[in-house]
Amino acid sequence: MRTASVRYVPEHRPRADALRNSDRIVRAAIAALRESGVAVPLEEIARRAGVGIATVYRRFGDRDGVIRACFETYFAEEVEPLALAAREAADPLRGLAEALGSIIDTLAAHRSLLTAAREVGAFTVTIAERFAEPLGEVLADAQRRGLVRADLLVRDLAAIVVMVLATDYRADHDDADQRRYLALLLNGIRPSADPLPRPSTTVRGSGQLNLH
Amino acid sequence: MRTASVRYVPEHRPRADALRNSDRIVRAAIAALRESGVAVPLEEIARRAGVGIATVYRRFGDRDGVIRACFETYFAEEVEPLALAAREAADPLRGLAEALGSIIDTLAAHRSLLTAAREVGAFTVTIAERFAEPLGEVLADAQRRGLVRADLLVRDLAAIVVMVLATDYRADHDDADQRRYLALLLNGIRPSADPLPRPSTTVRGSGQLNLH
DNA sequence: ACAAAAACGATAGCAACCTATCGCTTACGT
DNA sequence: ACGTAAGCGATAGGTTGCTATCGTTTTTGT
Repeated sequence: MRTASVRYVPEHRPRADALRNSDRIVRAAIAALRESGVAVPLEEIARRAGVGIATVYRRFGDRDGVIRACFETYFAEEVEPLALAAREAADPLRGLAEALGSIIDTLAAHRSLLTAAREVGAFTVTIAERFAEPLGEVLADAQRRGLVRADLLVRDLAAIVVMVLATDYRADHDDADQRRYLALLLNGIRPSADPLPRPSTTVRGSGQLNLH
Repeated sequence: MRTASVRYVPEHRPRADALRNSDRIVRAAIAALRESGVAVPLEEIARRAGVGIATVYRRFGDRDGVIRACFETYFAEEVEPLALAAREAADPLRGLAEALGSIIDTLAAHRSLLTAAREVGAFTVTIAERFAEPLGEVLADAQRRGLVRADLLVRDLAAIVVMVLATDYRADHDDADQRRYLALLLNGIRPSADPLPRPSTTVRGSGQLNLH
């Protein structure tokens, strides 16, 4: 129930200070994850951001929400540009291979953030697919030239990143496995007689994150 | 300081009731994970096992230890036999493909346990490698016949299982992706001119679990 | 059968996560 | 410039995971 004189505002843009705080919290959380590990308390993140802990929960719901936002921000700022760079390469297959390699390298270098993202289910094929979109035209180019099997999708490139990094789950080795298994998968995307089984029919956007 | 008359027992075999309780706890935990999900409280596991919660901590150290023991038990009892069955197949490549497929299927069917194992870092290439050992002779046979690239290792077969299941991280789709990416990887293990980069030089046993 | 030692259940206490509330402050539209 | 409402910090209280302690029960070897 509301008075007639009050303008009804069904959806309203957040205030400037709310946006500023969200951004501060995400930056602080990324730094805190890096420096204090995945188990860093939210209180420390709030302190670093210069806000009260209640504000953290108010903006992001819970700890998982904070981590999701961190991962989304990092992905958009650091990973997507690497996908865009693939278009510069002369050979499209080389472009794809180098883009995938550099994306895997940067993700592996942000170990805590990646681990935290996995824990909250933010590092999925479906989510990675969104940021791999720029690889679409390079992939199409490679397919046109017969360098890559025709039934490969952008989603599969995202899956390659997820799969390779899955071998890196614990810190007990260097990144040799990543190079090895990326090579194995790149060997697998070459043209082949028998087609791949169909991918899952995931609804677009089902893995969506809300970033403030 | 101890009296001279007391026999010194530097390492001593656990008592029968301790062993019994460990086993009960693991069984109860596997059932509880299945029926109540990954977030099931340790109190519920203790209650199901008919022991006090202190005993759970005493036997396994912490929650992660319980989950590690569950996963190890499950792996030894359900997964390793599937690797052994690969030797029955007439065609070694078919045997490998079917073993990997069935291993992936059973792991995917135990979603909660797999998720929990991932959370505590118990589902790694190094650990899976231990149970994939029986695939070694089938792999060697396939290589002798030139069906599979010569530089493939048993460790790589374990990595294939880990990688394929990494695409299944959230429950928002059926197992179509698993079949697709297993096919992609099987396509990648065919003989090839350029060799794979060396694998990581993980020390044997570094991913060890202690099961009671 | 019996004594020592190992294991046990119960419980108390601590830390982190999360929800909810409350009075104060800041941004924003008029 | 000013009133309103959105946002804020602080804080209290509940839940869970985990550690530590203590008196009691069970196993085990002789």
